[in-house]
Amino acid sequence: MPELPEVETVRLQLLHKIKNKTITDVVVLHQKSVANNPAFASKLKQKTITNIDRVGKLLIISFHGENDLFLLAHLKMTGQFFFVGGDGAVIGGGHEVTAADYHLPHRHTRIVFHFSDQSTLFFNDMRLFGYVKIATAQEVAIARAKFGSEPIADAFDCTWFANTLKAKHRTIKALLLDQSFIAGLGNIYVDEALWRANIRPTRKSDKITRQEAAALCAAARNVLRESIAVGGTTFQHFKDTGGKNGNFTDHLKVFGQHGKTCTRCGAIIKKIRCAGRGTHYCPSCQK
DNA sequence: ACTCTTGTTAAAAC
DNA sequence: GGTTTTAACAAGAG
Repeated sequence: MPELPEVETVRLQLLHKIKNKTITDVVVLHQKSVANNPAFASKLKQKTITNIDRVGKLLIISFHGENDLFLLAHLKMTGQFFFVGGDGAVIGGGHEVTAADYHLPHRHTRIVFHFSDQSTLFFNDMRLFGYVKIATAQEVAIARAKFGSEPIADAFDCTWFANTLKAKHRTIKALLLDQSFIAGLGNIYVDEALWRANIRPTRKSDKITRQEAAALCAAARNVLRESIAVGGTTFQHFKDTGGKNGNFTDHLKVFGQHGKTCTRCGAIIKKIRCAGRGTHYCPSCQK
């Protein structure tokens, strides 16, 4: 389940691997993955990638000399970008692992981008919810406007955050999952942030004290930053652009830990359904 | 055969 | 209108 740290991991790797590269050919293996745009491939040929930006879990790719042509890419639940260098190596520099070892393209490969230096970028997506679609500048602006601010931003306003919690009447978990409120948290990091802040996911947001809100604000920021620093979390499907797992999985305190003991108080971690999602928390130290 | 998994959107219900 | 619930999407794991 790619959330902000996983998408940021992919963004940083793609910047390193495909920035300034020119697309020579695009093969679309599944039309739905490109929003059923029959002109997808032809519009991208001979375009050079200049930047890869991110807002929330959405990637925004821009091109040299093009001010009205962008790509919006969303991994949703099972989307992956996989890069193979011009020498056929996954890691590059004559590494012994090659594309053949990963059997690419495989049955879940939906789009293949070929670059002028013979390198290749694969977009794999088992469940077909993800997409890579062409967008105009206006469409990019509309997409950006749908996201709230990100907890990892230096300018994130914790006072505004606390005030908004007081003004809403939803469970804190539902609110934290709402991308138009704050961007980037998904099921894993919401549970982790709430554990860090000692807050139960089912609490109504207006009942959360200002002190708790401040702790939650810091917890959300810290858990995202710590995960980015180690390449994100692989729980089920996430792989980075070289096919590797994220390393934050070992740091999870509650997500997927039901039945195990809480590392803070020793109680047994519970799993319930909250905001329509599997939700993990410690019934003893989360109030 | 059946349930469960999730990011996002949309629709229906309160 | 705000909010909650449910369905939909899709494919696989158990």
